[in-house]
Amino acid sequence: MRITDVARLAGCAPATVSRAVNNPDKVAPEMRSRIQRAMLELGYVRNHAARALRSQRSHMVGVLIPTLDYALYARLVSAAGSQLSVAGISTLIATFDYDLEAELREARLLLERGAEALILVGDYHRPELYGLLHQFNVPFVNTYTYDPKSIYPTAGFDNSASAAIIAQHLVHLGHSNICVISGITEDNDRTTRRLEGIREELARHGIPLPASRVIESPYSISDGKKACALLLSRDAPQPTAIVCGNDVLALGALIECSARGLEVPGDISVVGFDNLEFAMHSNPPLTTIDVPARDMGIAAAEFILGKLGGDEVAMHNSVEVRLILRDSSAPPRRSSPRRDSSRQ
Amino acid sequence: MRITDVARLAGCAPATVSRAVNNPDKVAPEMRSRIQRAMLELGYVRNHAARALRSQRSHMVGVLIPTLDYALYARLVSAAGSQLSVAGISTLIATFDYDLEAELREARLLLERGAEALILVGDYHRPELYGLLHQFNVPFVNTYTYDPKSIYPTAGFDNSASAAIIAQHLVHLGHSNICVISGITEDNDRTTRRLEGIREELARHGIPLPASRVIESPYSISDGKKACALLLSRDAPQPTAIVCGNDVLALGALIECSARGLEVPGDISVVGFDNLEFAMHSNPPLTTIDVPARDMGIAAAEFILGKLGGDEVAMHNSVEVRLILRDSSAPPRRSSPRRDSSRQ
DNA sequence: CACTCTTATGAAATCGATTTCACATCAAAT
DNA sequence: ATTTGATGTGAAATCGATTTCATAAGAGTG
Repeated sequence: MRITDVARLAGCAPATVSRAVNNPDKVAPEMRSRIQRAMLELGYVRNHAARALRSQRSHMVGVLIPTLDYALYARLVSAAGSQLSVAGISTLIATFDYDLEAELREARLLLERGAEALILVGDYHRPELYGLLHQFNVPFVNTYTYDPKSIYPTAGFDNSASAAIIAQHLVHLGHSNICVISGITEDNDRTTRRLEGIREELARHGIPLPASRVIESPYSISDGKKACALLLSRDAPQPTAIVCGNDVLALGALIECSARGLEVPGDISVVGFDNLEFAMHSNPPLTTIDVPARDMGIAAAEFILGKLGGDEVAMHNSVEVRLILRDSSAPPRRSSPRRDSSRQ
Repeated sequence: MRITDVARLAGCAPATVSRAVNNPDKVAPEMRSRIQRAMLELGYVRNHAARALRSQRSHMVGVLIPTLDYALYARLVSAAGSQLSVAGISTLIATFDYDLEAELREARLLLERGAEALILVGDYHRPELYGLLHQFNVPFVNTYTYDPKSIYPTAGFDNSASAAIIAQHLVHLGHSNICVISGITEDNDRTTRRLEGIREELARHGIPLPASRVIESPYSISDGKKACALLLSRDAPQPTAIVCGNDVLALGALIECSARGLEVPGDISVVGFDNLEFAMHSNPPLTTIDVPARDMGIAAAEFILGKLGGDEVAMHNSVEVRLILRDSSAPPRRSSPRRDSSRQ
């Protein structure tokens, strides 16, 4: 079932069928409907490979994410995909499980498959990846980060500043004995910057954050529990607040606290990051930072579409993160010393 | 950077380069390494469109799921994708938001893009979709369902039987005053069959399930709460057990019960379906059915790979679902009447 | 040693839609 | 009435890798 079959049935040249499909207004209405009828009758479906080969446009965009098992990444992908799809662009998804070497390999495959653009997560990538992108002259955007000073386009938010907001919230409540459960920071700019943002904000208020107060943990409720348990069994005054790198870890911490008979926020405050669905339903509801993953996906898609369309588009797009105040954070029970110099 | 450039540099014909890439053992070792060097030096990346056009193999498989926003679908996709990727096959993902017309449209696009096979969810599809699949002679598999009697391949589990298991569990505990919070059943064989399974199992024990005892609800914690509230404020004896179509709804129900001062499982039992991560951490931990989404993804991928490889493969593959007993289910507080005939 | 068979390679055809260029027609403008 | 321009269509070249077919060289056999 080729285009020539349609042309024969419609009594015209293949070129005209092609035009009828891709530039309908370049074809006389009568001929157009004749062609449409022929296509319908034959059940014609165009061959994308041939189209891509000749026109040098694949109409496919690659999305390269660490994992689909993380709700916000899935949501970002989903939003970007819908947005691209209305422009007739399909989405090729590849995951690399936080392994930057794998990311590079997958990127190469995506480009080989003809991805016209790439949507990435974060700005930590192998230099070779940036090289490839340059060599292929393929537009791309780093999502989940926003940095107007970066030479690479970004669509997201400032992880450091956002984490600082929630740290500041705790400091303003009067906390100074603060611990952190961070996501794994290796090869991950999001977790790295969040931790930095917390550290800097605390430092700004004269509160040091030695390594002994930070635990890096994989991403699961159980791991959050474990990390929290570790923190609470340190040989040091019990923290009055725990900052978690994401809501899943925070939920784990909440559960661990409750298991130990600690009241949140009475005995200890716990805050998260992401504002996942359960955050408003946890016990107590979680103070957190809302991350609009859907908006990021849309922003990324719009940027890519603009670039592909040859439009003038802003290099950097930010989405709004908001501090969501709920009941898991409160002032420390009794005015604790402004500084905790029991260590270091 | 075309194959002819590589050929020129390596001092051979394009055909030989092609062979070196696709059938290395058909090329003399010395020539092979010469070609490899040339490819590296030029940074050659093969053009997939040309390859697909000539060889009539796209090395792409389409995955058509309702949404990525549902953890188990995302996991299924992810597992299938990894499995396919080791066979050099890329994954094209399309979502249709539970709209079967949209599913049909997306399927057409996927086929146009050259998908060599399709992984679907459930067995409710537009007849035209089955027609397309037949017309294109494209292998496919219905996941999330298992039905050895189906003429279409399946990879999953029997939703009806699985739901019956958990209903039976409640009956065996002594419940007879049972209500159901189901997912939306329209156009959805999974939710439909689960509800059927529950209804049949109850009927087997002489317990009717009139419409007044069933609420269909969208998929969110808040919706689960609302549905539960509705059920509990019915003008009828309060149910001693609520069967939920999935864990998210069950979590909502748990929260609503607790908000109303009802003790679970003392006053009322609540059971879910899916065994999502939080199920073991909820308060109380949730009795549910474990759904091995990853296994389904792998099974689907293996089936497709087998089909594409021309192997003889089993039409139907089942994955094991298990009843996970936790603390959200228990015998009703006081022996309630074996039958509740207050209505219908 | 002649002959068959295998192996390595090259030349050229091919996949199917798009696109360039040319041409014909007809309307509008001078 | 002639020219200009716009519009609709067709013929043929093209995108880049694969694959078929042919051929040459070398290995094995009687």
